[in-house]
Amino acid sequence: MTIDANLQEHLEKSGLRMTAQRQHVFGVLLEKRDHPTAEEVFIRAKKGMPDISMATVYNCLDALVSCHLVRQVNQDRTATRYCSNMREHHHFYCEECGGAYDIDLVPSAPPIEVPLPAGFKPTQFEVNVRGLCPECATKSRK
Amino acid sequence: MTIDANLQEHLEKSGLRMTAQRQHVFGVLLEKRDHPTAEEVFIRAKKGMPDISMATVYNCLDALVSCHLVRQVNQDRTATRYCSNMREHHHFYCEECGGAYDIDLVPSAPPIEVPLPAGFKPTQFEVNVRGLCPECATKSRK
DNA sequence: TTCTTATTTAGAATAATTCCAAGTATTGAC
DNA sequence: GTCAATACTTGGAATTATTCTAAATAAGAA
Repeated sequence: MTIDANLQEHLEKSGLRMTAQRQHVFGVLLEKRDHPTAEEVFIRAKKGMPDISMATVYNCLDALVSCHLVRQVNQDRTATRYCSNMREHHHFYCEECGGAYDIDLVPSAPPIEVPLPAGFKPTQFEVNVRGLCPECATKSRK
Repeated sequence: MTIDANLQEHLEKSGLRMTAQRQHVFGVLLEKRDHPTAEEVFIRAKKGMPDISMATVYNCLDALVSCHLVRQVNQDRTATRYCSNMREHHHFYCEECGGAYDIDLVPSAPPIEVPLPAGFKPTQFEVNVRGLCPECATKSRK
């Protein structure tokens, strides 16, 4: 299935329309999967679509998030970033440089299990790890 | 050990001073452990300390976070909230009402393990679960 | 004490996000 | 296809959360 057909399908399931802007923003996210902020997405999106507005970027990001093609990634008191890697994975945040890294699941590792009190209906698990990324770990050792 | 002695010890370890404002803000957080925003902490703190300023609340929260007595809790594109429960626990976010709940660890459950690529030095793990809280789950079933 | 440095304060400034109202595009019914 | 209904986009203003600033105050060391 093409990316666009996949996008259309997901949008429709959530009662949303396929638009040129949403296609474009999704394309921008897929092209460089480095957790850009809305601002960064806006800058990149303007290259191929100079008239797109910030409000539309937010709208598109919201649409993509609500149809589960994109995840929001939050760091303490910084702008929300957007992650188009929907394979199940975790995030690593570097406390030194602020970078966010995808941590792929290792198939052999035991699955994450979180026993919840009665009544809670989970839909999504997310694991965040904080610490030093390889670069900053090397630097700080000196 | 008293709460204040504990606070002082933690502050000192991070090279921070013990002040009346920090004591008070910490007290506010301990009193009602419901993940207040900085704004809410400010409102509560003013009751016992009418002259405290918003800037000081942020400063105190930062101090408490950096000496590991308080955790920041992030929800997508909402104000950061503050959690004074430092027992190891997870968070549950209700997608419907936006509420945040502490999920205590169940001793019998297997520990969370996240294999990291070489070089990453983790200091902290955090597990977030999204879904419906008991109340909203009941409502939405109707 | 007295000195040094950290902290507090009010308010201004900035950054991120949302809102608004008008125009435009898309969809479904005919 | 045409038309109506509705969803989407746009620029800019408005709002919200957070940070910055410079002066006053408080804490800890000598």
